[in-house]
Amino acid sequence: MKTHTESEENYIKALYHLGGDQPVSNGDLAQRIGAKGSSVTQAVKRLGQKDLVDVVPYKGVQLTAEGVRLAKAILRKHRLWETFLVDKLGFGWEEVHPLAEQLEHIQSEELVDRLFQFLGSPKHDPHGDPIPERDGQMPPVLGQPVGAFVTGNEIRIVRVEDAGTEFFDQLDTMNINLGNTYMVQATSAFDASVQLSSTSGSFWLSKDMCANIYAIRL
Amino acid sequence: MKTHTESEENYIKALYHLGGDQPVSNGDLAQRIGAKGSSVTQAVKRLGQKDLVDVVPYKGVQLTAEGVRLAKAILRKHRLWETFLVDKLGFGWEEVHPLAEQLEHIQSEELVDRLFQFLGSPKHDPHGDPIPERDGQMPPVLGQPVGAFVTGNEIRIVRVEDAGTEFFDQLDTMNINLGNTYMVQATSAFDASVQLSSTSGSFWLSKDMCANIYAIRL
DNA sequence: TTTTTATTTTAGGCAAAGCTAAATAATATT
DNA sequence: AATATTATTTAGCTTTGCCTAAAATAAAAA
Ligand SMILES: [Mn+2]
Ligand SMILES: [Mn+2]
Ligand SMILES: [Mn+2]
Ligand SMILES: [Mn+2]
Repeated sequence: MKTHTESEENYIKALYHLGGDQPVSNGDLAQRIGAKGSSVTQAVKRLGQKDLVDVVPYKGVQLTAEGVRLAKAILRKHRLWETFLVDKLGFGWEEVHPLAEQLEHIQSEELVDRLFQFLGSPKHDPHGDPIPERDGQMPPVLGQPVGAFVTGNEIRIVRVEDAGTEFFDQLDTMNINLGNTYMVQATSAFDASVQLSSTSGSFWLSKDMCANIYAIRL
Repeated sequence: MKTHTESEENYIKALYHLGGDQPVSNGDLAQRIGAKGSSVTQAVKRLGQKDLVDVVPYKGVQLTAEGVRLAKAILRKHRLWETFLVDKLGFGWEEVHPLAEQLEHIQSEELVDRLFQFLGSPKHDPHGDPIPERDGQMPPVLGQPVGAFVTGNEIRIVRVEDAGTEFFDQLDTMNINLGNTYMVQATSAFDASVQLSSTSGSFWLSKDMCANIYAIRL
């Protein structure tokens, strides 16, 4: 359980996000990290020497088992901290991600365990994303896009994609939150928008909004 | 309010610890940081270019007003996090310092403010050290060493020095905690130890223990 | 199957932050 | 006042992590 730099951990996380345990191209990784390809070539070479990834030049980079383990551990911390920030400190769900990017690099197994307990052993973070367990197991990824339901379905919002500030602003102004339940009133054959209704009235959700909001059928 | 590296912040903190706003020698700083003098010479040169310190070669390094401001901000974070770890997560007061060393570098004014509120606007950390206010004001440094009291005084423990693991272990085995109250039963003219009594009995505190435990008279 | 284009790697630089060894300045001792 | 000792700085080297420009490789188009 040696210790890694913040940069290393960010590469591991990016690789997991992009490909899980599958190979990822230099270009995709560079884009995600926000660095030039040449920097990425060097970085993954370093990770390779630590056996966190397998590198095949010109072909791609792939997390090793140990790399995947580490990625999940970081993701666990990220999502636990997001949960803390929202549930305990009252941050809005749209503002916690950058903070969690910092907090996810704090090194202490004990801290993670205690935080987990303090938060009531949560399975999902404030956006509905699954929080990896201590042993690396992943709780289910909940829900289907709102566009996947049909008229008459009763649904509950269980997850939202991190689709940027404007998306979260839109959720806010439309008063849409995790846990809200709606009835699917209609679906537009023209623009793939969906009409939802609740006790407080009804409204239309654009195709783009639908694609980033996930729900389960009740 | 630009952003600083972890190393820079550690130098600032060390300078504040060693000299406050007074000059500090290269050697002392090197010792505190745990680096060689030559590394320190370079580091403070960098800090000087950012106007966080004034450097007089061969003479010493001194925090600027901005440097002091930053030092206090970091100390505030350090002590708030320690309070969080003990009060909310149930860590022992002897184990939180290294964790706070990491957490103190998280950058977010908002997080600090919310944490402060969440903790009930504390004035002192779990060791009784004052937590700098938002504006840099310092709450009082509480108490006098236990050796300073005389027979018959009723006292309350309000602060302990960070004197290492063994010291904290000793406090634990003797069941001494912040807030405990005692009567000074006797003071030894031979070895400067002090006899304290409470409802649960009486015991002798060595000179070295006394020097690191601070109390107020009731 | 060439040729062109896009992707990736190499080569060479730079800044931060550490190190060792050598030079220099400041103190202390005779 | 001259010398020896200690403290500090300089010089030169290392690793991490980023960059640009050029070379090499792979993929796509002709
Ligand atoms: Mn996030
Ligand atoms: Mn990160
Ligand atoms: Mn501390
Ligand atoms: Mn620190």
